[in-house]
Amino acid sequence: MFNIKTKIKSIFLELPIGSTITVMGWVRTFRNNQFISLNDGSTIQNLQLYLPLGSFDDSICKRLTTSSSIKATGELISSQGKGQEIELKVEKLEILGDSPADLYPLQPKKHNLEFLREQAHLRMRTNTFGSVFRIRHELAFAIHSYFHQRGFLYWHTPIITSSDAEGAGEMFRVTTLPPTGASTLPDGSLDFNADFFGKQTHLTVSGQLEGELAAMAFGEIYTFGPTFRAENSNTTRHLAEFWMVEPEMAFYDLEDNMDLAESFIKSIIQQVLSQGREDLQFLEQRLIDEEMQLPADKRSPYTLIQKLELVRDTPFVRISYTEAVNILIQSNPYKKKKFAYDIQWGMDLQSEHERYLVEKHFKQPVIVYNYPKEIKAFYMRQNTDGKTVAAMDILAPGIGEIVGGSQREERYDMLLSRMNQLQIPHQQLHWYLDTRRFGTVPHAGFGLGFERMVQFVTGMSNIRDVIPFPRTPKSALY
RNA sequence: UCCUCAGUAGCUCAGUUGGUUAGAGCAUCUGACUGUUAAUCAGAGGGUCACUGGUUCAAGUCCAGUCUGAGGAGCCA
Repeated sequence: MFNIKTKIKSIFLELPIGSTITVMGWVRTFRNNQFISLNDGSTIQNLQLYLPLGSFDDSICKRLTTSSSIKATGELISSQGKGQEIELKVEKLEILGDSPADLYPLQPKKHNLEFLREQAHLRMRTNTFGSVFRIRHELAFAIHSYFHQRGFLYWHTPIITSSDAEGAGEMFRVTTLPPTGASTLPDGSLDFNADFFGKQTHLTVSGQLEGELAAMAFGEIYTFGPTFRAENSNTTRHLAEFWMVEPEMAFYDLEDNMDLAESFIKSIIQQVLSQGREDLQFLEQRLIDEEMQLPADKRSPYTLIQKLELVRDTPFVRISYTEAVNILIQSNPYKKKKFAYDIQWGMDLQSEHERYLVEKHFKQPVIVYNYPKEIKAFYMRQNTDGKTVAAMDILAPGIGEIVGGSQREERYDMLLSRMNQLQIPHQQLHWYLDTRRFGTVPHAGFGLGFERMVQFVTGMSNIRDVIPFPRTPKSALY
C-alpha cells in the first residue's frame, strides 16, 4: 500500500507538526550520516529527514546515496538546524531502490545543461528541470482551462495527414513500405498504392486547416497537440517535434483575434505567477546567478518575475507592418548600418529587426499586423489595399515570434484565385474550399508554439531544455 | 543548410615555441569524524587526449577529412 504517503508539497503547506507521517521520494543528499534531503517531485522544496546517530544500521546508511528511493515514517518536528524550519524524525526507514553511487551519473552539484541534455532520462530529478517541467505542466493546464472557461471546444486534429499542400515546411513521411525492395512505378518512383493508407502520408505540420473545419461547426475551438517539421533547423528555438496550440474562431476579425491572443497570453502567465511561484523564484535566482558572469550592461533590466508581471499588466504594443518598417528605417542601427540585412517595404522582417523592435525600441511584446501578402500564406485574408493580408505576429523579448495568426480568407473566389496564383493544387484541399462554399463566415485563428511559451516563462535559453525528450536534427535520444 | 567555436578522467577544466611516465578541483572507493545544509578531514584508484589519415626523430599540441556538440543565420512556432 503506497497511498498512505504524504506529498512533501502538502507537508510544507500544512506544517502538521507533531503528527506521524510517511513520505516516499528520492534522496538528494545524505549529510553527516544523519540528514537526508528528500525530494518527491511534488515541489522544489526538499524535506529534511533526521536519522538520530546510531538509530539505523550502517548497512542501511551506506545505501542512502544520491537518487536512491526510500520510504520513511516518523514524527514531524521543528528543526534544530538553521536551514529549515521542520524535519521528519525518522522511526521507520525502508530503501525501495538502490542507486549505486559509483554508477549514477548526476552529482549533487551544478552540471551544465548540455551534459544534462544527454541524461534526459534523469535530468528531471534536478532542481532546474524539476521546476521547468512543473511549470510546463502548469502552463498546459492553464491553456486548457482558459479555453474551456470561454466555451472553446478542445478539438483533436489528425497527426497523420495525407494533404501535402499545407506549405508549412518539410514533412516526415509516414510509411509501412519496407526500407528496401518496395515496389516502384514504371518511372522509378515508389508505388504508394502499396503503402498502408494507399497513398503518401505525413506527420502533421499544423492542425489549422482541420481546425477551421471545426470552427465552422462549433464556433470556437482550439487544438493542442504534437506537430512535426523535418526542417534542418539548428537553433535554440526549433524542434522537429513540438507542441502547438491553435485556436480557430468563427465570427472573428483580425482585431478580435489580437484581443484574444493578448488576453490568452496574459491569462496563462497570471496562472503560472500564482500557481508556480516557488519554481519561478528558483528559476529567477538561477538566471540572476548566470547573469552575474556577464558585464553589467548585458544583464537584463528585469528579473524573470518582473518580466512576466510586466507582460501581464501592460497592453501589448500593436503596430502595422508598414509602421514597423518605418520605425526600423529611422532607427540608429539602421542609420549606422549595423543591421546585416536591409529593410524595405515588402521584405520579411529578419530576427535582428524583430529583436530591435521588441528588445530595444518597445521593450515589451509587440503585435505586428497587416503584412505584405507576398510573404504570407495563401489562406490569409486579403485587405482592401490589395497589397497586404490580415496577418499578425506576436514577438516576445528573447524568443522572437511566439504567436503567428491571421484572419482567414472566407471569400471563395478570393481564396481560389490566391491558390491559383501560388499554384496550390485545390483538388487535395477540396474539403477546405467546401467551408467557403457552404455557409462561410469571417473567421480567424492563431498558433502558439507551446515550447516557446515555456521558454519565455521559465527563461530557459534553449528550447531543448523545456521539452522532456527533445527531437532535433541528428538527435533523438531516449 | 551556411558561418564561427569546441571535443583531454564520471563532471568542470589546465596542459607553454611539438620534447621524459598527461595534471588539478569535484565525484567515486577506503578510513576518520558527527546537528549537517552541494557536510568536513586524510589517503587511494581512475585516461583509446572524439575518430581516420598525414607531416615529423618525436603529436594532446601542427595539417586534412569525418563525426558530435554549442552559438549565430536562414526556415518558422
